Amino acid sequence: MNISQKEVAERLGVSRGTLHRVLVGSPLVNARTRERIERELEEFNYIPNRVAQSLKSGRSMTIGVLGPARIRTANMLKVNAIYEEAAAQGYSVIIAYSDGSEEGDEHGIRQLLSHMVDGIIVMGRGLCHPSDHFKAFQRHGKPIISIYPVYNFKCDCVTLDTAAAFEELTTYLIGLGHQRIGLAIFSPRESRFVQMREKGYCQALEKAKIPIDPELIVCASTEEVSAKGGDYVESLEDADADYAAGYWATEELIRRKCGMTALVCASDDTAIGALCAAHAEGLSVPKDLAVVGYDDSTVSRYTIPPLTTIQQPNPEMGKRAVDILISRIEGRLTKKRHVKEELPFELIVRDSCGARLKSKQTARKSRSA
Amino acid sequence: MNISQKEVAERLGVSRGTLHRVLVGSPLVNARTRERIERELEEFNYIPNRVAQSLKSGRSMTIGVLGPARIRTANMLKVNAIYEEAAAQGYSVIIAYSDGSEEGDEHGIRQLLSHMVDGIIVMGRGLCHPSDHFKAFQRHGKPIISIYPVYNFKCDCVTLDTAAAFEELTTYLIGLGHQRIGLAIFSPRESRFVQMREKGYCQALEKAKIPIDPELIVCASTEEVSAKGGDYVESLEDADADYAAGYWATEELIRRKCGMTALVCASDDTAIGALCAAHAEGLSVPKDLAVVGYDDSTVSRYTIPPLTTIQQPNPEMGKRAVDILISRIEGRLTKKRHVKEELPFELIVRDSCGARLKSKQTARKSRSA
DNA sequence: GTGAAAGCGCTAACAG
DNA sequence: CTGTTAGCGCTTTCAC
Repeated sequence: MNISQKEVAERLGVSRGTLHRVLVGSPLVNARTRERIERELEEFNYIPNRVAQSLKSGRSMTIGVLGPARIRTANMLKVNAIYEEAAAQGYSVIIAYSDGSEEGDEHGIRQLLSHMVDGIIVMGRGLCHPSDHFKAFQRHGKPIISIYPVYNFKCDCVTLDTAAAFEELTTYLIGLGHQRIGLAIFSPRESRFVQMREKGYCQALEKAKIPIDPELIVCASTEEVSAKGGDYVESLEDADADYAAGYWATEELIRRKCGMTALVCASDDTAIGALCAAHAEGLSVPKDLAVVGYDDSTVSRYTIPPLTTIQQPNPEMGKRAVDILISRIEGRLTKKRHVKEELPFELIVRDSCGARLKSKQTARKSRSA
Repeated sequence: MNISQKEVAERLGVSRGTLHRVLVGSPLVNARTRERIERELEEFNYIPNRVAQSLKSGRSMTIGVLGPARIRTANMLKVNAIYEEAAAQGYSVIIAYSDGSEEGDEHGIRQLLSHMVDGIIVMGRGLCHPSDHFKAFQRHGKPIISIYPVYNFKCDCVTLDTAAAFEELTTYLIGLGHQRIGLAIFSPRESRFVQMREKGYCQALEKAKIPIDPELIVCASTEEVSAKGGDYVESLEDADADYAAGYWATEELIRRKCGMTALVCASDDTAIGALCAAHAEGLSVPKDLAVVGYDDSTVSRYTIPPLTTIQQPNPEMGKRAVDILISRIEGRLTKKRHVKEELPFELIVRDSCGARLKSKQTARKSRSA
């Protein structure tokens, strides 16, 4: 074990109280004593034991990330930002995954509670169907913040307006002259994440007075994709799901021969699957088919062709979530009403719609409450 | 705060000792008392406080991941597996990042020590230039395991034989008739990770009696890639580095006009950059240029064309690292000699070399010590 | 200014 | 079989 405060105090010939005051920078200590202690302290390489601190203070300076069973670049970018911001503010991060099921959530939250985390950031879809365990956590007086929109649960929230983003993507395609625009999404369709995408897509069409044709919408389900198999869809592990779904949905849309000239994909990863399928079906992107994605995926500028997409400020989202959470933890944010912060997104135009502009065409949307 | 053992005991009208014995399943308790306690316990939703347990026992049932400043899919797959296996064995995971610098390592290790972690998994390049902080950690009697090969530091280690993998990739290309094979790697060239790649590449050439031509090797440095700029290399953030380096290196190799017909890339992400560059330079893959990658990147089967690559068993690596680490922690692994476990890799043949085989051609290599 | 001591929640050793 | 108690390392109150 590490050397303890007590032992250091003994070796230094001072009381634990005095040593402690030096360590926390209290002014109530003789200047000469302080100086001597600070000088000699170096030798010991003393590391304060946070576990004991936590037990004493009831606060662990630790935040929990309950999150993402699904492995995606966007999540990774958020987790990294969460760690960095937490570290900058003196907090540690402990992770717990949940598949979003009742049991998964319960297990994750119990684990985090047992570590006395001061608050948690929910990254997954958990809060879509919030179990009582989240409420129980809040009843302990500890804050929860979600990085996705939350509808039937009260907590702080950092999101972006997915529907608006998909409306913008679709409107962009309409502006390029497309009328038969496909939508490749994947199950579960009841998920808000999927519904927001479909909603934005439909809104854009409605505003442009283009009829919504169900033939142009494919929602790939895990079962269908698995059953389909095929060259690229070898497995539908979590990590593959987006790609495989995009591949399968696009293949299906092309085979329907419904005159589709453009395709809105649920994510960049989905779009990558779409590009692959289009290629396999002998379609050239963007000549025969315009494709847009959605995310801040780093690959998206190295696909063939590079993807037009919406940039999600993933690191910003992680950072803001930590900021707000810690504000709550430290009582700096006392207002009763929960924070709903919507971050801006940006349309990044690259080559996948055949309309490469030299300067980025940007559109910002920001709202806070 | 959570309800404590003490409070539960009081409300149940038993002593803390008895309650504790029930909780840990000790036989030294009256059957009827036990039954009553177990029944009534449900009501309280009691969650044992690990913080207090840790303080008492000197063990926190927590493992630290000191890891990867560089955001890559492969790392994410490992972290996920680490979490899952740790959870399965009753351990929690706390993360700390380090950029691999002396200060970064020190900060990360101190943070983990302050949380009394029972051991750490090093994922980054930290142990390439091991700072004393790692040794100090070991001196506390706590084990370290690395997921990358470690050369000048003694600890357990789960790796795969990168040099052998690159030799195999190169040999595969030679077998297809290629003689002018390029190598796209990136700085720092002194890094073992890079050296192993170059070594494997050279070994294959030597065995085939093909001269090694420095013209065919490009090691992209951050400075060069940044200076170059260009359409795709907008920034060289960590997340982009592999792609950008691959793009830049390939562009450079093509412009050298040295008769290159095949290209070995440092990673799948590098290969994606290479595919993009080849496309931009008007080369068709695999007709004009065969490309191979290295990793277990999920995208690699959705690139155009799908990549021939080496599959790293990332989840396996994470899982084994946890297994070995916990064995050490729990004293089940007492042998003095450090474990060097080499996991098997597999050549996955897809379309990027023009030699698609219907059945996977596999090559396994495994060694343990 | 400094030291002594109580107690956070838990476990384990010991006394009854 | 059950209850009591000391102490893990720290912070904080209170007494000197």
